[in-house]
Amino acid sequence: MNSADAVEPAELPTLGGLDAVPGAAAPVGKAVKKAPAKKAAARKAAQDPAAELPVARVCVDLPLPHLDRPFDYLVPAKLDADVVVGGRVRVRFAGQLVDGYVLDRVESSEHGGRLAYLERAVSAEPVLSPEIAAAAREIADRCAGTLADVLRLAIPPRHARAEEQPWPASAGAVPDGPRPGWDRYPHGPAYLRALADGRSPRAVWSALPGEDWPARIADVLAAALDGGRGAVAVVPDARDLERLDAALTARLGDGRHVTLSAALGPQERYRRWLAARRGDVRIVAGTRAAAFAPVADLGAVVIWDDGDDLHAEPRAPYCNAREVLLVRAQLAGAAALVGGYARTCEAQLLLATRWAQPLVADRATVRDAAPRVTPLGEDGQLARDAAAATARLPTVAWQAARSALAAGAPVLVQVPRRGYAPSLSCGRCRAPARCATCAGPLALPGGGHAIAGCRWCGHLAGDWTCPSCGGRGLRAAVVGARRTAEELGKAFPHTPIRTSGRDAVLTSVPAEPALVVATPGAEPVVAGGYGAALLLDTWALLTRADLRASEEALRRWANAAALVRPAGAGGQVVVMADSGLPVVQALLRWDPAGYAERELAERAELGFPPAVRMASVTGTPDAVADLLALADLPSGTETLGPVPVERAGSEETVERSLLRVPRSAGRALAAALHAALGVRSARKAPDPVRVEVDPLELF
DNA sequence: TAAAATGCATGT
DNA sequence: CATGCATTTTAC
Repeated sequence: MNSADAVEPAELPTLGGLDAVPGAAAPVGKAVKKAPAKKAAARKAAQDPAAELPVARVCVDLPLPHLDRPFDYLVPAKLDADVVVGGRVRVRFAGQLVDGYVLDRVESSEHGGRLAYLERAVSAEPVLSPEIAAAAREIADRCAGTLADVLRLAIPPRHARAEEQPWPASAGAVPDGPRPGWDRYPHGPAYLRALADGRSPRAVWSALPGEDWPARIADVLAAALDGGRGAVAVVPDARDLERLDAALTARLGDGRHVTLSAALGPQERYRRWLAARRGDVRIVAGTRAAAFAPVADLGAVVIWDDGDDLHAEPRAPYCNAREVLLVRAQLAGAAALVGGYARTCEAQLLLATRWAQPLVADRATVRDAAPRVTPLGEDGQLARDAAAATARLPTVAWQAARSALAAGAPVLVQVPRRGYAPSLSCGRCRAPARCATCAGPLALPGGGHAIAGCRWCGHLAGDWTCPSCGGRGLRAAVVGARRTAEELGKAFPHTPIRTSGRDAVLTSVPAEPALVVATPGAEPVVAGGYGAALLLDTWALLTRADLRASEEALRRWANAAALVRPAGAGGQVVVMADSGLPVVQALLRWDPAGYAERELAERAELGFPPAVRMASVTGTPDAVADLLALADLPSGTETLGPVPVERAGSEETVERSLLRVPRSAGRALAAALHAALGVRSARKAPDPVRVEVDPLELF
């Protein structure tokens, strides 16, 4: 009704007439004000709107939560052809020129006031496809974030040159071949067949130890192509991507896929991204940000090693590549494959809800593929050999390494990275100490000998008693990994030592005797597999004050152990952890699926994610309190904390609250937090609050 | 960085 | 208490 004044077709000729006589500042709608109509106003009014669909609904690229909605603009007739749905535009917003995306073009606006004209069409390239727009909106809603924030992750910066370059014509037919690798999984061939037939099977894949996972993923992507559809695969890091790229080239030939990673320059990155958007290539493999790759006619999404924290986006709204891919699969009706040597609780939940089916091998096949795993508690017998004893190596570990080296194979030594927060465990039985009130992890509040408290709810644990053994003493976990690695050389004097870690990551090592010391995630591959692997200083992993400590330990161990030869070929893994721990048992039996099942059940019982939905609210004490007071939280929301957050190098006090709701209320929780953030941003509240839904770190 | 809304001093 | 000008707020 009142919107009509802006776009009333009857008005168009009048406006058109004005255009011809710029000097004539005639009455235009409400502009019938005072005597001197300004020149600027005349210039504005002198435009006329496009004849068809004159209103553009625009997502303005601003990070303010209270502006997270479309704004309507008139499309000037001159820009009609360039203002396409999904295109980039520039608009005047509160006086400033800002970037935006055209979400839609419509006949009229619901907006009460007058509409401004679009300032400029940046390009006619529809970079925001409807599929990505819908997925991005969904992700924003789940994460209590804004659409603009998500689009900043989803759409790379424009590079005009790249837009002009045509993509070379692709090769001929998709090479079709047998995919025997999947025969080892009873439902593997059926999964591929379904995909090739244009159906959309969803599976959680437990990769066999030693599996050539890049080749298996290439099989899946090829099957999507067979079915005439595109697909996206996401891996944790550049090294994994290199391997997947090679596997895809081997299976599909050149030019049928692209890789996307942060390592590419802006131009090349945008060029490849556009190739996908335009349908010039249908298969995209990449790291985290590629989860948003605008593959046309999406047939399948794949994520490898979804527990890797590299899949978590560190920028607002802190979404995870797995979530992004699964949302896309859901909305686009595409197939999904969540794979890894280990299994996350989130993947287990997909199975529990029947959203996905397990893709696993028989026990016998698993046994044949797995190395022999030997557990060793801390009190394992130290080697008698003086050199080995210096390195604090137990006999079994030392012997396993020796025999592998003697057989001409390299030995993998996994040592955790420095810097895990030491936490508290029972002094007698070493079980992680948990809060009696909320079951959060206990820790010492920095430095002194103060009383232990809960990192989640802040309850003090002065009279703590271990629920499993009745012990009353607490001990801090000892972290000292590097040193062991350095001392290894002394235990094996004539063996070359290679290291692969944060700074210098090796992709592969030659199949010859060597000690390969690597941090988790940086283990080089070796043709034929390692002869042995030693998993050292496991306490540093297991006693981390993190809900996921055990799950993460198993994931890292499995990723290392998967690189070792099968037991039948002499492969041995020695894990320096107590065989009584369920997580060690899971490695011993190579049963990450069983472990995930058990872990998820436990979390359901304790009320932890992913069995429930949690959100963290972090900021200055006042800001956190303000946000929580403003938020209309769903009934039954449990608030834990706030507790102080220790941040190195920062003097100001920062607090964090955790909110817990049943999964069914997850949406409402996110919506409430988003709305509260909006109120604060509209008010220009000075202290920022960070809201994270399902934060990775829960202490 | 443009208009609209609000604040404020000034003169009646 | 209307007026004009400066400042703040809104956001199409």
